[in-house]
Amino acid sequence: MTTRYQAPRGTQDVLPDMQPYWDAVLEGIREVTRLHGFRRIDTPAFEYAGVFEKGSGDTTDIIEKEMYVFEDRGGEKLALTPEGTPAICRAYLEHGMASWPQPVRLYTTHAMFRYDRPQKGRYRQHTQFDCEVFGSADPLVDAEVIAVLWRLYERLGIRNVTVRLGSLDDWDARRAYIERLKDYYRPHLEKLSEDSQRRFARNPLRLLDSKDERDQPLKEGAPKLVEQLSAPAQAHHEAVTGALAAAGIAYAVDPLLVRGLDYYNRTVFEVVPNDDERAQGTLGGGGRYDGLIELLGGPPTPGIGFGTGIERLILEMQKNGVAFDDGSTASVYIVQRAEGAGAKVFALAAELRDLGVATLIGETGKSMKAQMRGANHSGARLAVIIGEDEWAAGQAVLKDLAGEGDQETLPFAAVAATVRERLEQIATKISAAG
RNA sequence: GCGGGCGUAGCGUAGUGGUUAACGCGUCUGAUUGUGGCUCAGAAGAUCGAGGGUUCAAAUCCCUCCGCUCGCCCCA
Repeated sequence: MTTRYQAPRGTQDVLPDMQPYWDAVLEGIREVTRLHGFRRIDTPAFEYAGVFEKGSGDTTDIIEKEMYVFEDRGGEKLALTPEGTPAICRAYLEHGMASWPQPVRLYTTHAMFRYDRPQKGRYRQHTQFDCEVFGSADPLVDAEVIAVLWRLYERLGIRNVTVRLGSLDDWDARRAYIERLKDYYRPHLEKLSEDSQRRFARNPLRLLDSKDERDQPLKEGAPKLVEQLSAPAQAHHEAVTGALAAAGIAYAVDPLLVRGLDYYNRTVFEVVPNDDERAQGTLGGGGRYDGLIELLGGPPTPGIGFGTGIERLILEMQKNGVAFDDGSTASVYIVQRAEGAGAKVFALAAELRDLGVATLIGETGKSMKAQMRGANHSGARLAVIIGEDEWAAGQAVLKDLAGEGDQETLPFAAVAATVRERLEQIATKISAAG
């Protein structure tokens, strides 16, 4: 096969068969955010690159090697959104949300772009459901944000997931901890994997989630931040875990949990399937970022949020056996096989649609058999058949495509009303049986 | 950026030097009925990922490139 045109690397088409999953996810998001009082915000597909360079930390991989940056024709340096939080923070500042009633709860679903090497569950364009809460440092808000995620997964039929919870303490305490961590590792540098030697220099926290066997022995004895939190961070952490436990959310405190972005403090979390140890099995993650708004030039403003990848959610739904019926696109299919009937048939279809009935018309000139096949494929429940005989007599045949295929003949003028009546009867029968 | 696997009709596969590249599903057309599904019959659909090389002869062997995929780094 010569594929002359194909979607760019790391992107994908969402074909009709997959749309029910997207519908279910988006509907779930709408419902769950409603229950938690979040309001929707949409930000542009691209931003000035500085928003992310400043917001995400310009030494993170996302910025250094994964961001799609480009100059527009006016010489502005722009970037396709690699991450939602900084963009929403920008909007918070731009629209003066600090003077809205606090806290401000926002959510969005947004296409994210990262120049990564694609693999299963990792794409150059993916979609994230993002939630952010600004203006509250209350640990109950941390728990609430996690609860939003949890409720969504539950609703979508995703079982067997665990919230991994950690705390990065506050900024100064974390810096001190990183020094302790480096002191611990420094005498053993040669024993570490090459990757971890690089981590030591660049991002010491990452030492803790190395998968390399050579790094495991040292990991166990390493100082754990979550076990030596400062008093305020410790109290905060306990309030979060207490709330989660009370709400029946399955969390596990993970002293080795590391989140990639610079701006987090205190609570960090991610949600992973219990049976999946792959690194990109992570369904969602987030944390508190009390310093971020200030970093972007605003007033000191606490914040917390998460992102969860919708493509990964859908993969996980499929793994959990969530399936959908083939969506039928029509309720009625008009089979028309009569010279000169086209305009009248078209008007009938319009009448049916005015009544809210999804209607398709068989292709003019095709055989009755071919049109009936079309009716079958369309998923329509009823067929309206107008052959030469019916047309000449001013009639139409109404056929039930389920079961035996019962038929009734009726005057053409009565078709629309009868169709609606029959569909209503069928609907009540189904709901009575269901 | 690094390493492994794989590229044959829309999809899933068979074919590993030798006639017009095969099968299943799907699509289209027809038969049984001016009427779908089941069954049956037929048709369309493949420059065998691309380019080059070896050979009398290449889907099959060699080289290069491209793409997909899995893993690492990292992330949703």
